[in-house]
Amino acid sequence: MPLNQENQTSALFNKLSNHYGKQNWWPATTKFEMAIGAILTQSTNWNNANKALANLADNDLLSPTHLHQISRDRLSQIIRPSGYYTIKASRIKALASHVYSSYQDDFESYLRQPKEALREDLLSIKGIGKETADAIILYGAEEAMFIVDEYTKRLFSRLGHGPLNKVYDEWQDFFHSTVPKITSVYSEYHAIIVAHCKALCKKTPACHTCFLINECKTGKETLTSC
DNA sequence: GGCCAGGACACCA
DNA sequence: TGGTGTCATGGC
Repeated sequence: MPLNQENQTSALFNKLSNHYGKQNWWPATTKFEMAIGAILTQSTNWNNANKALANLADNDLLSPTHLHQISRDRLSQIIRPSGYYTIKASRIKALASHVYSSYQDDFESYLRQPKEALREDLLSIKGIGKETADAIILYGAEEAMFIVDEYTKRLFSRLGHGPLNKVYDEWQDFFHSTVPKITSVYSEYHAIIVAHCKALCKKTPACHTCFLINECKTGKETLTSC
């Protein structure tokens, strides 16, 4: 008997989860660091973003106050390893100044808004798009908000699931209606999709364009083998 | 030396 | 609404 969409997405999650194990995202010591990391990793390898985060920590800059006060030029040099450093410096300062203006350094209070209001507020900040806002809500505010990235759309499209278009909100609605709204499940699901795609890409470049679970002909570490 | 990475935005048709 | 160019470093 064929599985319905809800069961298919759950089945895929279980399959990936069993294969890759618990991911425990997001790697950060504070929620504010998590949010800054979300900007630094935009279209960037996490390793590079992490170097920029380390530089920020070394300069005691991981607080809204300090990032609000530092000049954009100085900040851009500190986060240089992350790439796109001038535009990211503007985005980080925009977030820090926005939070600082109402909450000073109490970022956790800022995150305690109702999640829909928080999302709308985050999206009003220049440089924070839907994916970054949802990452902050899921991993920072710890509210069940599914993150839709390019990997997710490509993987599910290739498997014949999800909307036929690339509209973010439609994809998010698809996951919200097929995956139980549990923060820990959404957290792991997103992390595991990334882990899966990175693992396939690393071992088998050919899989970079297919991302198929059962059609990875050249990779040794496919889900069909486990 | 080329390709890619845990996006967002401005601009144009 | 959808497609394209731009922003840039570091690892493989």
